[in-house]
Amino acid sequence: MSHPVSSAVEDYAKAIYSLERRKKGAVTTNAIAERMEVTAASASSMVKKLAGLGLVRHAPYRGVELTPRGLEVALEVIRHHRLLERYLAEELGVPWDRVHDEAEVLEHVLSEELEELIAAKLGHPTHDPHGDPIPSRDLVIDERDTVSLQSLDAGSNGVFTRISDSDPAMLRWLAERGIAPGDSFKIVDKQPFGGPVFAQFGQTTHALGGELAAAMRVELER
Amino acid sequence: MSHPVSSAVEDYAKAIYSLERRKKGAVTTNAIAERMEVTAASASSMVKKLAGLGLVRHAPYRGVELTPRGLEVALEVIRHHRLLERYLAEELGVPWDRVHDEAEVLEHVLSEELEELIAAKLGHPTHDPHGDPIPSRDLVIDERDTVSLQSLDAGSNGVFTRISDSDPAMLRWLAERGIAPGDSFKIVDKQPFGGPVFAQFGQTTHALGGELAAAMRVELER
DNA sequence: GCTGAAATTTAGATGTGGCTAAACTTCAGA
DNA sequence: TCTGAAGTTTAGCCACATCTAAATTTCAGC
Repeated sequence: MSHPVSSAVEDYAKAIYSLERRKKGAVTTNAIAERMEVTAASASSMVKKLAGLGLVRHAPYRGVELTPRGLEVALEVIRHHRLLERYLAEELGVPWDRVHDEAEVLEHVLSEELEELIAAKLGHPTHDPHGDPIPSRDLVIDERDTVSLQSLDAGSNGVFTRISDSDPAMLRWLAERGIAPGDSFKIVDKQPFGGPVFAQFGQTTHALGGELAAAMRVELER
Repeated sequence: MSHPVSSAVEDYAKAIYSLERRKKGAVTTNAIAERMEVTAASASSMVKKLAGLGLVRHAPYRGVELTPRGLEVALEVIRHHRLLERYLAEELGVPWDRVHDEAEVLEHVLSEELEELIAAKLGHPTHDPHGDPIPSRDLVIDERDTVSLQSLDAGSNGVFTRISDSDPAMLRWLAERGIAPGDSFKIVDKQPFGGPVFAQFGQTTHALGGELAAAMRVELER
């Protein structure tokens, strides 16, 4: 609803949404700048614009928070992105580690009609190929609590749900070893100081490096 | 190859290509402006930019002509556009008269990988849903000689190949009457002064208004 | 409470692609 | 050949989203 926004504004809304989910409290200009890979000055001026559009509340020098309208913009783009990822992977056979970049540009030009046709064709899926939840048509998203695999101790059981950032190399590495979102695992052993985590998926135990284990989001066995 | 160009530059290249096909000789600034729905001043400055990029040759006050590089840019975009139209119509069931607008924005963000996957999925089609030829991967296009249906006289036979511009209302009107590219017809009668053309498609004779008849491109029976 | 480093914002620039208004070219008709 | 209308280009402006450099604010540590 309301005025259409530019791709840049959509990207900022998406970034702020994602930062709000992780950190608590207001999102800082610096965090946005880092996420968007622009200078802090650029982020600052875009924040001012988003505030002018009513998409964020901005307390100068204090940080930024999405308004309900800003949340809508963010979730709409995220819905586009994740539907597209799912569609590209499923219908066109785009490799798991390539779908993110393709979706990143397509998400901004996807019409509502096409969005709906794609969603219908896929049977209204709830998760993308990375395991991230897809907001529903009315922009409700199922954000389960997940933790980093790295934070678990030996003996824990869980389900690998997604990779928190979209590093193609990590995705490829996991895909090659047959590890995908939804797979259950058990932590067999864990080395201290960022050392590898030994996790058993099915019959096989994999040594997962510190960075990888930090990026892997898991749901604890209830 | 060479530097990537902006969406705007791609659109101008496409427009100039299309204008070159119709009129003979150099393409005028005014024609480009009208086609792009911008002022002549805007077209003029973009022409200067295209010339700087080596995509057109520009004789000031005289007109513009695509260079081989400009032709490549145009054909690449046209390939994207027409593959997308075909894909949207065939795989996603987008209505015939809507595919043009959807493709218009998607064509600029389609990666080469996705283009290839789409082409393969469709079995490397040679024509889009409007009957326009799709340039091959190496940018060869089969531009048959077509004439306007309006230019035919009573008694002529031909095959309807496409609508020269992409007016949704015209496309819808034809679709409703079951007239599609590839259909053969015979001119039964023709009124003078832009009056209707009576064309028989199958068993039915349709009265086609002057504007519509002018937009319908046909191949004459050999 | 002061103070300096870090974070943030402002100032002023750039490049893209539009616009209007004004100047300039071309060319057909008198 | 001259002249005016049509076509084209230039000049100068705007919005967008970025940048660097220079202010400004915040806050932790003394």
